[in-house]
Amino acid sequence: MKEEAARDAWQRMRALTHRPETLEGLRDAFERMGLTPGIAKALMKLSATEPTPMRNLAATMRCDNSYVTAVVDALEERGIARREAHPTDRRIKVIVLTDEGVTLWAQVQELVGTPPSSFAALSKSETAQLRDLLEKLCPEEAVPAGAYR
Amino acid sequence: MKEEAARDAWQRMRALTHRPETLEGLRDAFERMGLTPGIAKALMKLSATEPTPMRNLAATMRCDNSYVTAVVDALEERGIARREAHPTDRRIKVIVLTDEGVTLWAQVQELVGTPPSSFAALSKSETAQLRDLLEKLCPEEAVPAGAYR
DNA sequence: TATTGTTATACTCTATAACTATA
DNA sequence: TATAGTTATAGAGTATAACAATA
Repeated sequence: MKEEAARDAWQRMRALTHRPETLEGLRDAFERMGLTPGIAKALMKLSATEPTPMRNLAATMRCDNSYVTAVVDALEERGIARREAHPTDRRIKVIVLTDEGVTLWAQVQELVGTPPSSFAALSKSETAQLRDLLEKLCPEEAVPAGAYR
Repeated sequence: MKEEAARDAWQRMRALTHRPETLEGLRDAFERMGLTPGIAKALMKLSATEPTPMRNLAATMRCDNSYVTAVVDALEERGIARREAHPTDRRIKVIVLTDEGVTLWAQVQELVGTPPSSFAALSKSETAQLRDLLEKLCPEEAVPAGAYR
């Protein structure tokens, strides 16, 4: 039955992406880069090129504005980003990544984008098949910049 | 290239399982069942039939024993589980689900096992294909009872 | 002496409410 | 009056350290 296959697939997908090893490996890598999980998470939600209004980061992170204040404070202390004035609306502050921030951003994206070693179990054509199926399940526009945690 | 397809597949898989809608839908459902996220998470890690030593729950949840004490206190207050003595080792306390706990456990398993609506985009054979590929990526023994959060 | 669980305590994450500046 | 961000504060979640009972 289709329903049953879908449930099985979904559960394995969840198991794979939620594996403690995966999560802990990520956390350890962040630690080696000098990033706390909170900072790394925020960094993943930012664009490396587009200045992001604080408000937008709050929406993406699904948290309160007041928390974004604390997060951006940490980002600035760490030298990853800085606040800048919005060109037309002086109420708004935008977050801009520093050069170091851009470098770290790329490292983090690389890290979270790397599939677990069990992908070696798939042949080239199986991997392509899997990608095609997942593309149907999750079309391009639906992929957020960083889907961590 | 295989590497590239694997990265793409992995990123979509992560996007799918980490979607805010998915997570929030789950959280809301738990709330309707009168469960806090912490309680629901612990419940998912327990067996509906096997008494679980507190120590084991700590290992599964990857947290400290002292936190398990607090979690099981909450489980007991909510009438979901109770502590019982271990038959042979009197240092150990085991966690046993109550009848209500077993009912809730089944509801939670049903909930987290339900795939998102985008699975409707796959045909019956595509769904079976996906399941087979994921089975290679994540063999049976590797699937934990509850892979939430 | 080592292990299981508990207590007391403290730290991190995140939200709410009140406030300031700007629109 | 409504919106963006900040401050102060409080709550949840989780850890560390010291401890009691048992092995």
